[in-house]
Amino acid sequence: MRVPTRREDALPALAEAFREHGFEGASVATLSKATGLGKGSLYNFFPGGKTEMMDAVLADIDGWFVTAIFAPLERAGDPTAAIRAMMADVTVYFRSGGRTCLVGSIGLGGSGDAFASRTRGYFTRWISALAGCLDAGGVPAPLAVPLAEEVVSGIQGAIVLAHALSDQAAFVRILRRQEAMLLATLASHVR
Amino acid sequence: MRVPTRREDALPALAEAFREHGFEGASVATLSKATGLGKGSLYNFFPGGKTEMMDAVLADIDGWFVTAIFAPLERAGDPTAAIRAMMADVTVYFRSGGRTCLVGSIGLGGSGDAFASRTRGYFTRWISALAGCLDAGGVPAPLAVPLAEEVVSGIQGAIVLAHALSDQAAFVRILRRQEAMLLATLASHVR
DNA sequence: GTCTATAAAGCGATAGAC
DNA sequence: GTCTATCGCTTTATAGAC
Repeated sequence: MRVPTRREDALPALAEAFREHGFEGASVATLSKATGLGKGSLYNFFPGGKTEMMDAVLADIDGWFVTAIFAPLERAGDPTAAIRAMMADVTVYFRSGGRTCLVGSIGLGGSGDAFASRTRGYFTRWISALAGCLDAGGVPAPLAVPLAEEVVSGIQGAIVLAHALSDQAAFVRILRRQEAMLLATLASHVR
Repeated sequence: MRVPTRREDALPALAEAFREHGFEGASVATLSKATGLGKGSLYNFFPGGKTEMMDAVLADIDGWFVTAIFAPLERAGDPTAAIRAMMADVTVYFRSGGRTCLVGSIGLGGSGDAFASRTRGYFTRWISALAGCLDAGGVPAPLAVPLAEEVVSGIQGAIVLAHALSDQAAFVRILRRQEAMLLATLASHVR
């Protein structure tokens, strides 16, 4: 969509601008250019200014993850297939590490406190969804939870490293190792 | 030191301010307060302004890691002890995930391009130092390199997760698992 | 609902007194 | 070498024309 006419249509462009410049680094002028909307229109859509824009972007991202990643894990008809799908979808979403995780970087940076509940919800749900999927596959919870925690954390680390080294192959290598470990753990706990 | 009189004495306070507010988010006024130095003194020490301050901070951090982390790994008299020491030192340095990795977050954020060579050097040397240590312990390079890559990446992920969840215990759990995996790999390749 | 013009504040950076 | 005062510019946010 060239020039958004609805608030939600502006979110992807806003997200990319925030990814590229960070929350403090992205000025309203930058966001105006990125969306094609004038400042007045932006403030019409987001009366709360930049903070509301970022909050809406994070909510949008969270919504996407819920439907595309978390819910399938929680259904968990076939845990092995669900984990394979998660890894594949995550690789596409983060463009093999070429794309930053806005939730993770906001959680790291200084502006994180304003969005702390969002980042917290995102990671806790991801970990519990993955742990639940492992549990459904026969992995006992005391093992499944730290394993899920390690993998979700590992994905964030892969993004940091791939971005720092401009090495998307590293991202793919790390996720492959994580996937292999998850599948091996599942295989050793077949009911 | 209450009020720094030498350029290098200002670096720790600058580093903490950059960690807390990010590069764009930390204004010169912020940095002046953080260091106790007036703007004039800051610009006297760092004529290049904020960019030079951040660059000096990153160089200082890199120097600390070289002497405290990388060099011991590269000496590698006792690989097992060296890896234990690395994990212990890293846990202290990052305060169990309560302290952010400035190199990693700068590498993620928008201002990363200006400091790309520093972040790249930091991670490549860490990975090669750790891989060399594993190699010295008998782990063949084709296995040691991706393993080192995974662990260095995993530490970054643990920082992201611990910070997002305000859960330092998660940081410790993840690093313990990484350490156990490294030591197990070493043990299975005793010469 | 969209834009331009503008207000008020804060920014990085500099000049000059001491 | 340190500070305060100040410059010029950009920032967020608003007001008002259309």
